[in-house]
Amino acid sequence: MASNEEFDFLSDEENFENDWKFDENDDISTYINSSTTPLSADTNKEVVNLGKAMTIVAENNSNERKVSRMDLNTTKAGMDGLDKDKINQIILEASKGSKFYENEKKREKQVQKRIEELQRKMASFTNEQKVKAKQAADKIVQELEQGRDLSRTIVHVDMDAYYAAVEMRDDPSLKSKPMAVGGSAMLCTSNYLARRYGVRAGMPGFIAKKLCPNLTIVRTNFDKYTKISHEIREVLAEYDRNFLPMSLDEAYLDITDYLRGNEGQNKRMGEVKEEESKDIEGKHDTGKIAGVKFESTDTQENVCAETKENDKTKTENAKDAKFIVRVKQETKLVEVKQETSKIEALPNHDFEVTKQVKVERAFDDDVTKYKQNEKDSEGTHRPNRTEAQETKGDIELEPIPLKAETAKHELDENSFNQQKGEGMITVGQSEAQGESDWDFGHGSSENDTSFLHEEPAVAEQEMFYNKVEEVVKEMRRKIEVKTQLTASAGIAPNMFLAKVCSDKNKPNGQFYLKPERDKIMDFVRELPLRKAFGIGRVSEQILTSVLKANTCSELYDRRHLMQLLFTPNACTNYLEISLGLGSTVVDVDRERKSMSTETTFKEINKPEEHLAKCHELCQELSESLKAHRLTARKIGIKLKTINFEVKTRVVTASFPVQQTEELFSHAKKLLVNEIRSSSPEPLRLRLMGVRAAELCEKGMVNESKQPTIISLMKKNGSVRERSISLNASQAAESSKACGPEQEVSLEHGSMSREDEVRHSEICSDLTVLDDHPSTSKEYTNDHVPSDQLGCHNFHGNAKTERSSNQAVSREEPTTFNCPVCGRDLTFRSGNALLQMNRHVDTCLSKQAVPGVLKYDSGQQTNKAKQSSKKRKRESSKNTNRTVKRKPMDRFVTKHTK
DNA sequence: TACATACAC
DNA sequence: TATGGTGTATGTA
Repeated sequence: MASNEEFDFLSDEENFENDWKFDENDDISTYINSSTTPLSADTNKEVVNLGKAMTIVAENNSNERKVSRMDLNTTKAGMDGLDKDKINQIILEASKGSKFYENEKKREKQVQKRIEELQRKMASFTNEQKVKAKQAADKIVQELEQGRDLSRTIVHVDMDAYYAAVEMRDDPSLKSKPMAVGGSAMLCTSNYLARRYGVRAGMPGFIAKKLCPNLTIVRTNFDKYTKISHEIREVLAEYDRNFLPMSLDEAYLDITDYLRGNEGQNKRMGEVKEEESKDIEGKHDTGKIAGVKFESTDTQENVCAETKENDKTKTENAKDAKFIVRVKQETKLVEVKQETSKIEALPNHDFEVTKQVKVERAFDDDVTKYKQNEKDSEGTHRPNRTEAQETKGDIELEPIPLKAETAKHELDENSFNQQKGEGMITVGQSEAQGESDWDFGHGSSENDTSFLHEEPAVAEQEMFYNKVEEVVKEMRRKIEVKTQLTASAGIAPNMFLAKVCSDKNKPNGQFYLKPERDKIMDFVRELPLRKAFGIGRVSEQILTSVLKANTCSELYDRRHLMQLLFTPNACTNYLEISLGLGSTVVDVDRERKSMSTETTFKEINKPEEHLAKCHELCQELSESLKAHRLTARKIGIKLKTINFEVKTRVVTASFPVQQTEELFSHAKKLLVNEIRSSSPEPLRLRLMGVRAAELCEKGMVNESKQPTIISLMKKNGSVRERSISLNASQAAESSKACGPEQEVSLEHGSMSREDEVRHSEICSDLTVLDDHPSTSKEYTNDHVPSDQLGCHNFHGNAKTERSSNQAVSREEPTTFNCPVCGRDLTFRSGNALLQMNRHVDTCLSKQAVPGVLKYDSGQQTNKAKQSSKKRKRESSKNTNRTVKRKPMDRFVTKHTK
C-alpha cells in the first residue's frame, strides 16, 4: 500500500504535476485516458493487476453483449479522463453470469422495446402533426417563459465526498489511499483517489475491489455523519432558517431575504454587538469570482502555526473559531472578519490542489440504511432571536435592485409574443435548414437588458453579485471551520440550476449563475441532459436514442417531437429543463406520504420464514409509525426474488392502522397470496419490505378517511342508515356493558368495521404452518397446500409464537378509531372488544341528531387543512413566525413547478 | 386503485 | 462474499 510520502503530491502542486503525468507506456494507460492518473510505485502495482484483469476481460468478452444500463455513470461523476469502456468491461466481467446481471439484461431489453416503440411512433408522424405539435409546444414555452422568476437567490450546498471526507478527517492515514465508505454489498461514497479507478457510490464493494484492489473500505458510521450534519445545518440556518435538507450532506437555501437584510442579518448584527470585542484583524479576500478557492490570510497563517503543533488543538481552535460579520452601511457589502485555522492545515484541503484533475461528482454519498428519526429532522439548532433582533435590528439595509427583477418587470409589460416572434423559426425552417432555433430568446433579452446602459444600475448589480459570492463563500468557510470538511455550492435563481451549479466547481468550490436569462440560456445550452434532476439512465437513453438529444438545446429543438411522444407532464418537464427553469420555492412544508422498511437477506423460501420476516418488518414499521404518531390506511409489501424481480402488492384497509398486528394482518394476506401464486414452486426471496401509505396523523380528528357515522348522516341518508344499523347491531351485541367510556384494552380488533375478518386477519397464527410437515422442512418443490397458508386463526398460544422468536404480544396496547365519533381509543387489557362496543354504544346514545352538525363542523376537512397549511406558510413569512417543522431528510423535492 | 418503473440520495 | 434502503412521482390498465 502506498505510503503517505508517496502521495505527497496531494499537498504539493509541483509534485502533483509530475506525479499525475500521463505515461503512455505504463499499464495504467489501459484504464485512464487523461493525464490525471496517480502514478507511484505502489499504484503501478495496482495498475499491473488491473492490466491482467483487462486481458481476461478482452478474452472473455467476445460473445457478451453490452448492457449499457450497468455502465458507470460518468456524466455526473467526476470521472473525466477515465477510460469508461475499460472500466465498464471490468464491471461487466465481474457481474457476468450473476442473477443480478441477468435481470439487468432483461430490463435493458424492456427499455429497448420501449425505445423501438417510440421510434416507430415517431416515424409515423406527418408533417402536419409536427407543425401543430410545435405550435402547442411553443405555447407552453411561452407560458413557461412568462412565469420565469429570476428574483430569488437559491443556493445548493453539497458536502464534498461527505462520508469519505469524514472518515479521512478522523483517520488522516486514509487520505493517501483510495478509499470508500460502505460494505461489500454497496458503497455509499468514495474518496477522490478511488474515483480515479472508477470506484463510486452505488457500486458494490466487490466490484470496486476489482477496479481498485488496494481499495480500503471503511464501514459506515451514521451516528457520526448525522452529528456532523447537525453542525453543518447550524451554519445553514443562519442564512435561511427554512433551508431544505435533502440528505445529511446536501441542502437548498433561499438566501434572498438574507441578502436583503431581512433574515439572519439581524441576528448577525446582534452577534457583532456581542462579539465586537473579540474582533480580530485579517480580512477575508473579496472580489473573487465563482469557484476560486479561498486564500489564506495572515490570521489564518498564525492560527495555522499554532494548530500545526497539535492536531487536537487544531480541532479545538477550529471548532471555537468565531465569525464576526460587520455590515458596512456605506457599501452594503458584507465584510467578513474571521479567525480560523489555516485552510491548508485542514483535512480535505488537499483536494483543492487536485482541482485541475477535474474530478466531479455524480452520485455521492448514498445514505444506506440510514434511518430517519425525529431527532434527526428536528434536532437542528435554530438561532435564538430576540424581539429587537426580530424587528429589523440596528441597521436598515435597502434591498439592492436586481437586474433580474427589472428584466422580469419589463418582460411582463411587453408582449411576450411580440418579443419572441423575432427569434422564432418554424418547424419547417428549422428542419429544412438543419439549424437550431435555440437562440429564440435573444431578441427579448436584448430588449430586457437595455437598462444596463445606466451606470448606477450596473454598479449596484455588480455589488450585489459580489455580495452573493461573498456570502456563500463565508457560509462554506464557516462549515469548514466548524467541521473541517469542505462544501461546494451552486448559486442560481432556481433549484434545478443551483444543483447543477454546485457540481460545477466541486470539490471545495462554488459557481454562481447570475440571474440573467442570457447567461442561463448559455449555461444550459450544452448542458448534458443527464445532469438535470429527474433524468436518469433510462430517460437519458430514450432521449438520446429516440430524439437524438444529448443537451438541453437539442432537447428544445425537438420539442415538437416531445409533444407528440410524451405525456403532457413529461413534455412540460423536459421543456422546463431545456429552458433552465426550475422551482424557486424552497418548500419545506411537505408531508410524508409513506413510510417503509425493507431488508435484504440470504434466500428465504419457507412460508414460515416468509411470515416471520414479514412480522419482524411489521414490528419495525409499527415502531416508526408510532414514533411519528402516524397511522396508515394502505399497507403494502415488496418482494424481490432471488432473480431480482420486484413485486409490490398493496391493500387498502378499512380503517387506519398502526399496531404491529394490524399491519401484519394485512401484509400477511398479501404475502400469502404471493406464496400461493408461486406454488408449487417455492417463493424464493432475497428481499422483503413493508410499506405504510395514506398516512394520517394520529390524534387528528379526521385521521380516518373512512367517514364516521356522524358525517355520513349529515351527507347521505342511505349510507347513514346502513352505517347506523351496522354499528347499532354491534352495540347491541355488547349492550350489557354500558360503563363510562374510558381507555380499555381490546384484544386485537377494531370494533366492527372488519369484524368478519377480525380473527382470521389479526389473530391468525403464522406458526400453525409449523404444524405442517411440508412447510417446516427444507423447502423443495413440495406443494404447499393453499389451505395451509394464512387461513388459520390465532388459536396458537404465546408459547408457540415465541418459538419462532417472532412473538406477538397480545398485551400490546391497541388503538382503534371509533366509527361514530372518529376518536382514537387505546385498549390495554382483557375484554377490549366488549369495552370498545360499550364505547360505541355510549357514543351513539350521546350523539343525538342535533349534535351532528355541531360535531361535524368541527371536523377539519382536507380543504380546511390545506388552507390552514397555507396560512401557516404565509404567517411563516412574518418575522415573528414560529420555527417551522423541518422536513425529513430523505424527502426529494421536485425541481419543477 | 394497483402496480411497475424511474429517479434521487 | 457476490448489487442497498427510503421515499417520491408518474404512466398505464
